[in-house]
Amino acid sequence: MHHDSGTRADALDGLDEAILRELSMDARASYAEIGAVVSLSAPAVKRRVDRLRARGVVRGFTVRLDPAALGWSTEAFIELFCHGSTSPATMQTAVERYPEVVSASTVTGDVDLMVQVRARDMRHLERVVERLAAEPFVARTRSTIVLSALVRRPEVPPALAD
Amino acid sequence: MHHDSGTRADALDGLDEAILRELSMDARASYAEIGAVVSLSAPAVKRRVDRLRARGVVRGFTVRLDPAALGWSTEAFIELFCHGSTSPATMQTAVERYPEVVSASTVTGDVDLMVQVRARDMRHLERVVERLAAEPFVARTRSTIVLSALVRRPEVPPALAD
DNA sequence: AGTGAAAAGGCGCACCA
DNA sequence: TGGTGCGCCTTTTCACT
Repeated sequence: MHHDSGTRADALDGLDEAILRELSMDARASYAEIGAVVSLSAPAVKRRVDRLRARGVVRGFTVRLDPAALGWSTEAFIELFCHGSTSPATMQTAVERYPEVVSASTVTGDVDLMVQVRARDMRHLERVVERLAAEPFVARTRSTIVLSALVRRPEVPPALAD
Repeated sequence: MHHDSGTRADALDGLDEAILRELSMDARASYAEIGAVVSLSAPAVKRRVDRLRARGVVRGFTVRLDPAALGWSTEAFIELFCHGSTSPATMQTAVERYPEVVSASTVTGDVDLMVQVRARDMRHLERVVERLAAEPFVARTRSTIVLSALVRRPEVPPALAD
């Protein structure tokens, strides 16, 4: 068995990529509209999307919101230095309870956990930092405040742009 | 003019928040389905969504993809130390040409630009770092590789969770 | 601002190439 | 795998509240 076609994710073809590109721009586009762009009939598009969902490539569909318009104007990176024996699972359960946390990743280097948060204002951010610093496994924190967001394409697929 | 209802973004009410919560979970949900949850008729839901789009709160709808399933398994934070006189505009135009860049922000502290990138593998990541380091305005870079993504809710609205 | 009904159009399935 | 046809549901508009 040289190739693992079927269960595993073989590279998607140009049609799949084109469909994902359309969905990334407007996830509420009708299958007919997408089909018109990628030269496919609506049912054919739907079947490919269903297949992509089943394969796990497509995890779902979301709305793109403007955080500032919702009153969340403050953003920061909080680096967490943790006690040596802290497991990723411990970090995860602790950190995912914060609605302010946008992303959290264990990283290489002297920092153990890189946490990205969004808060309503500086006062709110300060409280979040204090709460994170008070977590039992946290030894020290280092905060870096975002001045301006130059680029932001979070859920956008990099594979569709090069 | 005491209140600025209409053009400006007054705080959204509970109904708007409930609708956005539904859309954040499934942006392809029908207006009827959303209406069933928030106790509203389909046309009423549509009008509120249209209003939220017009207000700029809703910027659009996207697909949530699994980067790993697309073959983008390597992630990193690249901190850029720039020459003193570099404007944010210069940084932005340079950095947004990279399809690998997920986000880029000017930040406080000794680092000038915090860049988050996604690459296919380490070799690819290395090339991106080298290209960024070769940008004329970049003095030095510091890379931090993501070991595991503990939390990831990029376009998800924090306002709907607390 | 929300409801309800009617027209237009998209969806989803079965079937064919 | 992709295309077609048809029943059904959704979207969309309009008059009414």
